[in-house]
Amino acid sequence: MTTKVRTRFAPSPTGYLHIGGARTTLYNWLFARHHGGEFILRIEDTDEVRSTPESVTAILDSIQWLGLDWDEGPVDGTASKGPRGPYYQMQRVAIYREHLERLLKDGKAYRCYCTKEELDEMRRLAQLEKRPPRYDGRCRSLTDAKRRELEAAGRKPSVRFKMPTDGATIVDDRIRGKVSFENSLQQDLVIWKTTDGPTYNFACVIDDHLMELSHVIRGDEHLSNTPSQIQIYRALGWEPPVFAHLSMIMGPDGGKLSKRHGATSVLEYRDQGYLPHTMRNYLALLGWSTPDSQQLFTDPELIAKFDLAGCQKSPATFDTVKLQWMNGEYLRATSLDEVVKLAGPFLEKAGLTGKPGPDLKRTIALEHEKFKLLSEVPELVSFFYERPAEPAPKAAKVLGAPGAKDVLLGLAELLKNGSEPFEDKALEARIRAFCAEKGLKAGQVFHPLRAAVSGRTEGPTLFLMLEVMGREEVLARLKAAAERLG
RNA sequence: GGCGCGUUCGUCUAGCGGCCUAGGACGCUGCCCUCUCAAGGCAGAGAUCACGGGUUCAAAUCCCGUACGCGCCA
Repeated sequence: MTTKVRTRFAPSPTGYLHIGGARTTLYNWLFARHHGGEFILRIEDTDEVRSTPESVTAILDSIQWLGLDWDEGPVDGTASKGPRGPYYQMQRVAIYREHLERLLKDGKAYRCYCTKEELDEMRRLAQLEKRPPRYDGRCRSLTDAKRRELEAAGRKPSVRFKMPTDGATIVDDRIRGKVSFENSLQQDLVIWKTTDGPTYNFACVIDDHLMELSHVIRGDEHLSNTPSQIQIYRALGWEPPVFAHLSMIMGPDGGKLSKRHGATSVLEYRDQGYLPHTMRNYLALLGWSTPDSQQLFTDPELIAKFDLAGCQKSPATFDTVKLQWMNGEYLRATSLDEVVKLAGPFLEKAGLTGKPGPDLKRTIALEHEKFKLLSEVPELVSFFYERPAEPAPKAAKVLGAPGAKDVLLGLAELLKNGSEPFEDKALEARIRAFCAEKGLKAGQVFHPLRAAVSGRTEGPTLFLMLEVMGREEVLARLKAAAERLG
């Protein structure tokens, strides 16, 4: 077995790339990279009503943001690159039709003239008689005369694939093992619609074969369709690829992950300030693991260690809390310069970029160890750039303590001298001396000082914060706070 | 309704017949560090392995049912 590993992700551009799709993309990508193979992207846009160019863009943007590159596939909304293209299904309809004709000619598919009403009736009766509601194959053996008659009556046919009526089709799934389906229980699948186009299951088979995919790694929801697809491969004289069906991703309530549970679109995670690396690592672990339960992976590690054997059969619940923890881990591991750069758009959005005040790099440095999301950054550093109009409730309480006003005035007096260095260590020494001199405990001074200067009870380490803020601003805020106390 | 898949701490999971008095991670609790909040360090609580039958000297691990959840077809 020396066939080259080729995997794909084949989204329908009918919305954003959601978390489940992102994970499928990641697994396909990891598997291809692990084996030194190729990863292909294909756009399944045969649903003309629901497919939109905006969705194509959103999906490509999402995959790019995740840091997953494809070797063949679309380059923009319409064009593709790669030797097995085009990679937009709507541009491949002639290919599908060609194969349809072949099946028809070989007697492996047939035209079905049943109307929607007739099919509904068939289903109703079956249900009434407690039989499985499936197509009964009545058009399988129409005579030419009958066919001409129906067509003369204006009936537009669909085309159905002739499923074998006995035996079983085995799906040898790399994750779930051998799964057997009775052929007699499968129905003759529609492969060509009355509206003159291929159905999903038909186009998919043809593309996966012509694009020379070695492995089809996709969501669990496709497992039930796989026996039909395997039969189509055989009818066309092709060898099916290796299949691997991934378990689904659930919401916290056990239902399918949906908007109700929060963000489902990959781009929303980007906009909340998650790092692509976090998403790769977290999503990798949602349904896959190594025997030692390793949690944090570099990208090369992920590629080196990823395998289908480590994939979970049971569904996994998406856990935002763990995602956030992981993002915090990676944010801390990111250089300050990089974090400042990444926080840029968030600061911009909060209107903090142009404001006078300390260098952003210095203020962000004070909080770098703390935040889990880039979107938290503006809130954490904003008080450096905007004097708090009112202290936060907790801070107000601290400032309201007896003697607080005197402490503030005393500090203002102490820090007034411009010849003393306004620097972390020196400030700490002087203020501690001030405490001793006044017979106050450190906390009685530190807490009001923090509250007066920042308007908050939590924040950066005190003296470094003062240094970064600068003497003038600190004094102004001390005075303002003291005045506010009346 | 039929078919298929699944079921180990709250969550992600390790486990593939004896090493399991079920391991790790997130979260949670407590302690330490400490000028606050985090981060970090340490300790701890937390799973009768869905349930019921088998097989076996021995089962979370194999087999059969049941329940529940999910998917596909309609």
